[in-house]
Amino acid sequence: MINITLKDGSVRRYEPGTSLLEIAFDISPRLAKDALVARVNGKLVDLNHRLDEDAKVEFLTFDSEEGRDVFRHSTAHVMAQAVQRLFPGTKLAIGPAIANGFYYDFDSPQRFNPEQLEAIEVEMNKIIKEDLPFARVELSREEALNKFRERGEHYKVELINDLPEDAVISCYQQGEFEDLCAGPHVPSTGRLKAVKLLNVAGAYWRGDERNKMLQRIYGTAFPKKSLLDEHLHRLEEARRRDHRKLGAELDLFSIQEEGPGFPFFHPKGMIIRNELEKFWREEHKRRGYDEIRTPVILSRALWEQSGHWDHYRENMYFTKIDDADFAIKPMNCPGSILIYKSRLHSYRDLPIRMAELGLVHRHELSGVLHGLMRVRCFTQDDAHIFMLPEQVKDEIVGVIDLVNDFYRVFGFDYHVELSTRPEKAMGSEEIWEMATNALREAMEERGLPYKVNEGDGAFYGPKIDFHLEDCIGRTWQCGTIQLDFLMPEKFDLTYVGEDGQKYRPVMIHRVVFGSIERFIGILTEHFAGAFPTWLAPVQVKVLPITDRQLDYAREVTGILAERDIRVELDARNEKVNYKIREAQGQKIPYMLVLGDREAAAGTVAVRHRRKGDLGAVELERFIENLQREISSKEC
RNA sequence: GCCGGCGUAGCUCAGUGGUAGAGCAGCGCACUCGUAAUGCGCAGGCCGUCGGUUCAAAUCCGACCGUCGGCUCCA
Repeated sequence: MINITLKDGSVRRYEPGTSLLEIAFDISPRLAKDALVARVNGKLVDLNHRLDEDAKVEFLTFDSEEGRDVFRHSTAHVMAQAVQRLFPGTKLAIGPAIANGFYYDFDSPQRFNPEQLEAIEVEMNKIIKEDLPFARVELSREEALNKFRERGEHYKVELINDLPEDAVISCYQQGEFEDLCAGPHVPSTGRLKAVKLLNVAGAYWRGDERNKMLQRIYGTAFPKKSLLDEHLHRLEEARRRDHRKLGAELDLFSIQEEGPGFPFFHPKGMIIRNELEKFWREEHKRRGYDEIRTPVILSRALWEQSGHWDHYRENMYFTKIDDADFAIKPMNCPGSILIYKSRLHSYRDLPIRMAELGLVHRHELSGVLHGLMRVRCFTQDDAHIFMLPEQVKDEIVGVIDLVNDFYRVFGFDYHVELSTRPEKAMGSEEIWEMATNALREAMEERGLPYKVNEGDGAFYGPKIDFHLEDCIGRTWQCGTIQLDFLMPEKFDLTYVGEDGQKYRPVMIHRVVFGSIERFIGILTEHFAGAFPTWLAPVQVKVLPITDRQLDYAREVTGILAERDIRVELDARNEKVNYKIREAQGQKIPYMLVLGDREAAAGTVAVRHRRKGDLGAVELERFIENLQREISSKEC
């Protein structure tokens, strides 16, 4: 007999050779039905696996991340099977589970479009009905290579060749279909219930644009139809929060054919921008930053000196003035550096923190443009900190705290990534090593958890990135801190030390919002357009019930405007219901309904966009509360 | 840039080879109304652009532009 220790610590005894599925059934038939995969001594294993020795076993269902991934990975296999049934000769690349579903990359002469997706979905449902067991087969490298070579599955052959020497090579079979796969999988195709194929997209083999473009089909899967419907409904809801849709509805900004990737800010969008900038200026002044502004067009020679010409040219726009070559700035740093160099600096002056709301232009590929999130011109809330080497860590910690304080005001969750030396980098390995360690130490001092992206740094230095989420869970880089030992070298920056000698300062590039445009996009989706009152383009809408109250309504509107409250009067000859509906649609925080009673008593009937009717109060009282809410930046 | 989808009125969409349609928004008139849509009327379109097929093109074909979802890149 073997001893099986379960998650709760209890021990059960079974014959050697008992399968995990049998054990699950023995514990409860319900568990056998819900379990998708098991963790045996810390490793994920198929439920069809038989145990010969004592083991610690945990059964995983769709409620766990691992369970979901296995479920969806198995669904990807079924999709591949369906595709090969319908379109013989289709070659398979890779097909993993992803955050909310799965994909599989195919190489096929057949162009997949929505019509084919439907057919594939129908075939997948057939395979699920057939309830084919997933069988694991382990085989030698030779056997595996021969098998996939024979079938012409050259992507699989490439994958096998890249597996480490000691890897166990396994295949999974369901019915006539077989795929190279480490597993594990659900016991049989019948476990997969509700499947939906979502879209097709091109994707390069191994993500490298020099390789062939494959067709990637995305889908999602759930163990119950109701869960699938719920998920699709959530996606639908999320689209309602899309900043591009809300931007048009709330009249914040537009993007026109005449300027692809170059957003137009409308009056209401400008109010949000200006409020953000006001907040930004206050906070930066408090923290010892000086504000500067540098030109948008600067000589090409400057960009050659900075290294942008060599490393960033394909993203830049160029122009000519009187036969001399100029570039439109893609970054603000060279401008800042010129200001630093305009006079001599003492070690006593450092750190110098020069902040700039700088408009930069970058040539982004047409296919990546996305509302305000990815554009071709944007305003970075940039700053360059010039400092002594021994000030580096404190300055980085200072920026980390600044970013955290900012994001907290908006109630954002974020995650942090550290990017290290890229292939196309300037400077020696040692300098990079030093810079990267400084960033690490600062994050560790603040106990900030982070993920490492090897090779993702800027060409002049490693960086810490702060990522925020949009309405459908895509993450966007906003804040970033980049350490730079190289620009000071290239531009021969110096300060005079205690001993009268010249020394080299260190430089930090950093942004907090990242790009004001992207940040407004994120804000819009985060609040679903219902901006906190301090940011709301219109804070109060005055709604007289009939034109008898127009004079009083004008008076109230005037008083509010005088007190610096952004107020609009809806003087149209419409029913109050209609006016409320419209103001709600515009997500205006407060509506003041004014009828004969209010006009007589000198009060206002307050309606809040979320809390509804709050009853009548003295106008002065309302203003006090509103001003308190605005100045505290309440969310 | 690459792969696939889409492009008709300000917005949302119908129209698949034979004289361009609806709802909402806009404008006019009436209603004077108490917390999410009052009624009637009027106007509004080189059917993304250019070229081709056809007696005839919003509709079929091609190119380009824009846009959406990805890939790649990045704030």
